[in-house]
Amino acid sequence: MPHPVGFVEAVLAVVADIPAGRVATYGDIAALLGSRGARAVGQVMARYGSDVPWWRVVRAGGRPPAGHAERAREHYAAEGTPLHPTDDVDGYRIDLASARWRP
DNA sequence: GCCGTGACCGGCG
DNA sequence: ACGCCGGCCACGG
Repeated sequence: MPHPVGFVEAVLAVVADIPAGRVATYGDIAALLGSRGARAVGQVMARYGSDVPWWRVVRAGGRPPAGHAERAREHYAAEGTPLHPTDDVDGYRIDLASARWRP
């Protein structure tokens, strides 16, 4: 069974439910909606995600949303989201093992 | 209704 | 621990 209501609405609703200091992956969101379209979730976030806690949606590898590492980092610091320093361009990676949220 | 486009994912070399 | 490649899937033109 696909999404009962609008996909966009559903995605934003889930993101709004993620508690501060915790995160969910694009794939997690999709799965919660009975979809495998992680990219589709990315599309939604890119277009309509500005009004929700978008930084709480990360990639499966624990890396922040592409192109938003800087701004996301500030939120993580404020919320005490467990990070892990790296040498890549992002400079850090979210510790999914302890921060991943599951309803 | 087909086609290109991603704030993606997992497997494989 | 890479990077590449193919598969996904909803959206807008």
